[in-house]
Amino acid sequence: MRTVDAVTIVHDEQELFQRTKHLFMTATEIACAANDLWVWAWRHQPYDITALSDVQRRTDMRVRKIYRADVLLDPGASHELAKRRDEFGAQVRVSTEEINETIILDDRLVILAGDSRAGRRSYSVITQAGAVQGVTSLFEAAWRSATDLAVYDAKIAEIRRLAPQVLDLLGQGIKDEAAARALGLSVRTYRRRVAELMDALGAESRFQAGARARELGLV
Amino acid sequence: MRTVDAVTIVHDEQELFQRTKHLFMTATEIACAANDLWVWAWRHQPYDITALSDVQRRTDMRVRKIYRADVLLDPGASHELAKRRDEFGAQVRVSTEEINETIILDDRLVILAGDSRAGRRSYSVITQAGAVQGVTSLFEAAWRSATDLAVYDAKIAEIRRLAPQVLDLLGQGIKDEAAARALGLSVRTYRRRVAELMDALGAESRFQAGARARELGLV
DNA sequence: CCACGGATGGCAACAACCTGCCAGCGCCGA
DNA sequence: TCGGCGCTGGCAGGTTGTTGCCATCCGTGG
Repeated sequence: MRTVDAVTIVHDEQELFQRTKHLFMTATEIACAANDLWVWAWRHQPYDITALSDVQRRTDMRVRKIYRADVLLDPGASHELAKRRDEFGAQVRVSTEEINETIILDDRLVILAGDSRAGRRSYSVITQAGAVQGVTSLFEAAWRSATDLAVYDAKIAEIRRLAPQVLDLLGQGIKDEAAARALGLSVRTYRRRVAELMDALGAESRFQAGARARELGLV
Repeated sequence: MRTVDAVTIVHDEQELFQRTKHLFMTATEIACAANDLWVWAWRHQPYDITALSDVQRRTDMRVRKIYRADVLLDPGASHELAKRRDEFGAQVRVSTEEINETIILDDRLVILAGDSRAGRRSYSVITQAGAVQGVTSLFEAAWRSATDLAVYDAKIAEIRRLAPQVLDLLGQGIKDEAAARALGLSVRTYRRRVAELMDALGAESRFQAGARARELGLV
């Protein structure tokens, strides 16, 4: 495949689909970073990377996905991810870092998703070897520092159990001491839970936590 | 109109529309409380109280609307509201209090909107005279303590001008001192702006402010 | 020109939050 | 049974945030 530009910008998801589906069909190695459950969804139309590659029938394909930690705060997401991972024989890890949404095919092609907060999303398709290698090494670094889904899930189970109540109390503006009493915890432990929740949300302040929780529909 | 129950619960907005449109057609006094721009929208389908009443051609109708203050943080909303107010000869006020979304027709019928956060919204339609009078007096109290649109708008203009930058800094987790420097303000003044913004958002904590701002699409 | 009002900024008291440290306790595995 | 590990809760130091007070400055209107 020859392209004049180092980077091709695609504004339409359908077009991205058309341009790259043949590559997905033949790819043997797919790496993805997603910031929510449905980005590069396993079967979510229109862009289902696994439908494209028909991964269920091929055993020579290696699929790796990194999710952002806050996805796991959704009670159903954890189970769903584990199910898909097993169904497709994929590897799934979780990161508390913010990762740009990315797909890497066979270390040959990279798709970088642009910011979706500004309305219609654009995608950058890169095939230039040096750039692909650069992005790939960034992905590998993120992969290495991420935590296996099962391990992270075990750690976050208690946070997830409490999250609805903690978020509800925070959402009501209840001060930590009163909130702790409401949950039958000491204020130290309540503040530990809040700190863990903020970490899972990737938030550095309570304002950010509020915005992120609202964005995720948790509050 | 005779009804057996004191309160009729309606789950479908279309049904509510069908049941009450004849009353809107003949009403001479409409009072509304709305928590966002589009609730009981002037022309927003399917439930446009002014389309129903054809207020544009009738001069015997008195329309009063109270909006929640955070609506005015939307740069376009203020102008839009002023335009509609003039177009329909209505009175519009703004309140920083949380007001249940309500319509009162001729002090005879009350529609109370239920919580929309739990999926499909339900509406309570009340015609029992005592209850109608009770809700009406609550509305009157809210109306009296609310601020005229023009007056409130003048006050909030500076807040609205700064709001995008302040919210952006808060959203990035920037501490107050650094944020103040970024905006060329003293930390006292920056904190005044944050307090005013939180008041306009109806937030009692920064977590609430974050959630509310995200909900309004301001961050 | 002058007085008044409103906004700013500095200071400060207080409240709320953040996180480290450590003792105690309970559970689990050797 | 005992030791180790992890969690909780209390304490505390520090940071961040909240809001009142007051001096100063600037703009406006009489």
